[in-house]
Amino acid sequence: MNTAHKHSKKRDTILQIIRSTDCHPSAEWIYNQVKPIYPDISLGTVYRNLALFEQNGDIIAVATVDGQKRYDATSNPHTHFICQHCNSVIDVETPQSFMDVYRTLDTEHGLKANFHSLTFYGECDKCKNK
Amino acid sequence: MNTAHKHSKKRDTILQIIRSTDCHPSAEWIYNQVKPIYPDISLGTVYRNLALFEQNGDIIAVATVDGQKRYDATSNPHTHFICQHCNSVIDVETPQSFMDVYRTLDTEHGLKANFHSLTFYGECDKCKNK
DNA sequence: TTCGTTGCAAACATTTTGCAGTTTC
DNA sequence: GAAACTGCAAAATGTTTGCAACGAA
Repeated sequence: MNTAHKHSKKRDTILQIIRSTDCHPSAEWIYNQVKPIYPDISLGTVYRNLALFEQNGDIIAVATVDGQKRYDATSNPHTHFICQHCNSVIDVETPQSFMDVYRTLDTEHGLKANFHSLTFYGECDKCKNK
Repeated sequence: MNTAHKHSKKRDTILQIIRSTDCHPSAEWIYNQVKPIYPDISLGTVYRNLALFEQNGDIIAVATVDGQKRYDATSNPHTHFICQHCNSVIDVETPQSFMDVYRTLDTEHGLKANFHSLTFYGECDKCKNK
């Protein structure tokens, strides 16, 4: 049922880079990581592949910080904390009680949730002490 | 300690519009609402005021849908459901257990959270049945 | 009268897209 | 060899900003 996608070295590299970091990268950050490996990589390719990965469910857009979309490989769903000062995105565990909420949404509101994004905003440990 | 802000009819109108809807508007949507009232409103003014409101804590950016920031007046914190088909943003109640999470973040991770954004993605009642 | 606010248009930044050439199957 | 993928550069989109005129205190 899927469109037939071929592999490509660059595509694989891009996905691998996203998977092997937990810094919740932006398109440009990814581009800069690929560049040393494939100096002829183009930003357009990064964007095209990001769109594809997102569509396939391989990654999700976790937030938009400073006008830039930030992505994350969808291994295990987790919660994010964004520091309002330094803009860093930090992983924290998702509260256990969360599966209950999915059920409630369905039974009480008729909403079929596929996934969620939980983000806290505030000051991280470093910025707090300034 | 605040910079002295004057009032202006347009500014007040913009905030009132945001407060009196629960559709989580984008800048452009707001602009279109103000236009019938003040035909000479400019998009720049809307953006400037949105930035101001956000800074003052009168509104928050709840999500970015289709590349457009979506805002919400900060009355009571609530949870959002975004339909992946029709892009509508729906309010749902925030689970009670949520205050615990704030405490956990502080004690276990040293993260001082100011507010959060909880968004579910999936299919709304209408789109589900297609 | 002072200084914040606004309209307008130009500037910006990020993302998308068309096309011709390249890679993968 | 066909179809998907890519680089490049141009275009589209959403947002920001400089400036002169305007409006509120």
